[in-house]
Amino acid sequence: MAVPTPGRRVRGSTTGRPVMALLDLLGRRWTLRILWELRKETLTFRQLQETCDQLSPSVLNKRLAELREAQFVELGDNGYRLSSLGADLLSQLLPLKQFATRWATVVEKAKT
Amino acid sequence: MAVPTPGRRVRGSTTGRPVMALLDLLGRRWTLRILWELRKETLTFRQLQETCDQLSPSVLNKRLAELREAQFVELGDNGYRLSSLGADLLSQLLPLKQFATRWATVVEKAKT
DNA sequence: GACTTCGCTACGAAATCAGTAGCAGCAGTA
DNA sequence: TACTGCTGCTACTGATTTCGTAGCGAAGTC
Repeated sequence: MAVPTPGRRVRGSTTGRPVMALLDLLGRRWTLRILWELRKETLTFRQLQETCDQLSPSVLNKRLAELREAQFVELGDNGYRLSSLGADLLSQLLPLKQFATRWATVVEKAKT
Repeated sequence: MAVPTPGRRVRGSTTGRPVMALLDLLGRRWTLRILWELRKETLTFRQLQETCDQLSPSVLNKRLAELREAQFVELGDNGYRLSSLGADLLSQLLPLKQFATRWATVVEKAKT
């Protein structure tokens, strides 16, 4: 499966609208998680594996290749880190943590 | 695979931290897209299929079941719609559209 | 040489997704 | 009654993706 890129035909959209490409890319397993784990610090390949619950290296490598092609992540001397573009994206996603805790209370409440 | 729920053990996290459950749920194929398509209007099952590029009914049904269990989506008389919680989540994701266009320009620029 | 750590690859098994066909329920219409 | 058309949804098969494990080549350290 090709890496979603704005302007290219994308899974789930024949228009290549950038937001569809983005949703496709972010909707692949582990992608959001990998970006999330890189939000604070540079991590090596193996450190990323650990923080992502021993994710298979094959999948991790695939996701990292996609994220690098999308220019969200880059490989430096000390490991993988967010690019400035990736950091921008993450800053948009950070509020999800707050939302998630709110979600937790709502779901917990509904259980009883 | 169990539906990610805050507090429950989740794929990729043994802690059940809400944000990990959320990233797991949103990282499943078509989940983000489905939420996105529901951002403005109520859509029937078949309308959702169409807008999601003829997504298989089996997968769509699975995703909808997960989103309903997570209380992000509900089924009314006129079709599927976001719950208030789901609308909150979407409001956090809407800026992604703007980011995506910015992303498109950066990637386009890098190509040349 | 021996040891460690690095990013990464190969490969078979398991899980997920895709694609098509079709069912049961209900509303309207003759 | 019976037909038409819509609804949400299920069953089944084959393609794709992910998982899990083992291990490679390069680089650094002793």
